[in-house]
Amino acid sequence: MLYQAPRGTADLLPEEQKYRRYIESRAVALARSYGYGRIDSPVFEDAGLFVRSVGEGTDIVEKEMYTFEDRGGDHVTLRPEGTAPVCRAYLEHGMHNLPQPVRMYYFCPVFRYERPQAGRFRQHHQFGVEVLGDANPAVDAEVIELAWRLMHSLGLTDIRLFINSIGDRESRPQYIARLKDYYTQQFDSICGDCRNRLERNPLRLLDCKVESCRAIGEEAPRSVDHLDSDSLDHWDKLREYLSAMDIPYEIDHRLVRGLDYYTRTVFEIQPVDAGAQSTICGGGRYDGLIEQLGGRPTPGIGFGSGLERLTLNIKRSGVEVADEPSPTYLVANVGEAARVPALELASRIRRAGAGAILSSGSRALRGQMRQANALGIPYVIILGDDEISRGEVVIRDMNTSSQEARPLTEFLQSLELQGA
RNA sequence: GCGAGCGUAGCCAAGAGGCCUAAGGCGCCUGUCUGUGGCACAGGAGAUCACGGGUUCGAAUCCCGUCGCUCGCCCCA
Repeated sequence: MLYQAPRGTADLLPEEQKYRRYIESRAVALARSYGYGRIDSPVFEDAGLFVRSVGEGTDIVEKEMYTFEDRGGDHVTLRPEGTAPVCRAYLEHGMHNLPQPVRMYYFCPVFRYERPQAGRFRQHHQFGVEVLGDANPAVDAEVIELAWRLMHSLGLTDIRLFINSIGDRESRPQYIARLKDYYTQQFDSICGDCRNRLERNPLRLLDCKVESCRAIGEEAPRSVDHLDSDSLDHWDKLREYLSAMDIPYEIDHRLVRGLDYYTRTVFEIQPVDAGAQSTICGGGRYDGLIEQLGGRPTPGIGFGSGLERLTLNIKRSGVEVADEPSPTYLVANVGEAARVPALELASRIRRAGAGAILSSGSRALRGQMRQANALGIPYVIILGDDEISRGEVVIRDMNTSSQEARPLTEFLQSLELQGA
């Protein structure tokens, strides 16, 4: 084979499209019902946008971005996440002049240079939402509710919601200092990775998977115990609101997430039978991000959800997803004289708004029928010498195996009536 | 970036140094059925055995490298 799809990428073949459409249609319906408008941003952006927002020390920026110099010498990056471009667009288009908050959703491809694995790709696709311009915890609750209901709408009910609060920019440094103190005391007991994390990314110490470190993490200072009064109030209200909406949440003190811009609320949704790449939805609040990108202080919150992982879980949990509908008609034709009339007929059916496949007349009628059957087409129109000379078509109902001859003009009229 | 396993037609696969000009099944095409699908039967097409190198008289089979996939770690959707 001369060429293959690049590592970590995949073709989404016609027979797989039904899952994508299923997810998209439900996500769109839900987002619209909450008043979200769709936004599409470019696949690549100025590299600096992501360095500033996601954070210099994060894995994403440090080793996973597709960054290159274009022919004009600009440094551009293939979008590694969905939030920063939406914030950039908010600023660029003066959306602070719109009624606040601004609610947006998106579908987009996302690129990260990672080692591929089940549920992890170098190009994947996300559905996401962002709410900009409202710091009220009711918005946090709304966004989490939307995520929660999306999963249920997709038939994913065996799932768990984890939440945490990692404080804001004022309270976090103090908390991190406490954390570092604690782990420094435990330095001899923690794994090598954690010793690195202690300097580079202390919050990540908490969700080390090594058994001995887990125990240490359980006893570690908790971010929710170090919130200032505003953040604490925010956290308390969020939990109150989630309870009021009957959304079952679990507090996970080790949930920190790997992007620097998060403040206060962070959350993830995972299937109960969690494998390695288990998170199907993750997000949080990012109240400092817009300001960091040069705007006025503007709060924001959102989440991203990976379509490939959603599809994986939909298949695994046995949710029935309907096949995409076949065209209603297949125009079978026999003999040279029928070629042009068949082509015309197929064309007129389509112009009347129905679906039609023009069968290759080079096959025997038997073969054409077989094709119609294999494609799941409900009606076959048969056009041969006899029909042409009589000005008729034979319409065969593939489900009942009955067929009748009708005048061509009558058939076309009935089609156009249905179309109108 | 680290560790492990795997790679035979579109798909699933037998095959463990010569009997491989590579079995079988699904799918595809054709015929039995001279203009009628789903079933059955018969036939056909489709594979430089992932790619490159090496060992050997001889390699799909053994060794090395590359690429890709899978699983775990890291991280994330």
